[in-house]
Amino acid sequence: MAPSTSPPRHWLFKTEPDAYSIDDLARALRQTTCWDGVRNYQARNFLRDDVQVGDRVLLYHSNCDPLAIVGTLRVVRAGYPDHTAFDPREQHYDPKSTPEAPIWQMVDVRLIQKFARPATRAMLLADPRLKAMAVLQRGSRLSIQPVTVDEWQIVHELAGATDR
DNA sequence: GCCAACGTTGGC
DNA sequence: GCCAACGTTGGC
Repeated sequence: MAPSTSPPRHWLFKTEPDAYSIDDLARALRQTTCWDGVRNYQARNFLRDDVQVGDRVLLYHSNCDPLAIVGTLRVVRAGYPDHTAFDPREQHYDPKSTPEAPIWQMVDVRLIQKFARPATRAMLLADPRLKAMAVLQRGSRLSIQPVTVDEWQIVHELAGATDR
């Protein structure tokens, strides 16, 4: 496959902080982790085909209080097989996925910054410029979502954070 | 706790 | 291939 020449892109990754939070990442070795456990084909396709090293990610805390974008990550390794699917002891074990024929993908991410003031869902919903943002749409379930440059910048503005 | 939205499964 | 049943996600 020919190397892509497109510029780094922007994404939003969801996580339930009870399972894995931005503070967990801040404490991790080199503030880096593999983003495992994605078990949705559309999200898998983004990880496999589109997420590139250097891409930046808004980290969203779901299923918690407060709901918020809590910081940013950088992709440091592109898609590769999610080996947690092979292990019956893992929560996201999938017997259909094997080392010989892996189904699920993960990427590695490193913390860029934890927002001192998270951009809460209420703040995001209140900004008319974010009307089309995927994570704010009713019924949005996709855990890996593309984000536009405008959305990326507006989120930083709302968080009072420097775009790094 | 409720429930709408969405994805997956499996009978036919 | 259709679609009903079921399970999960995730905001409220």
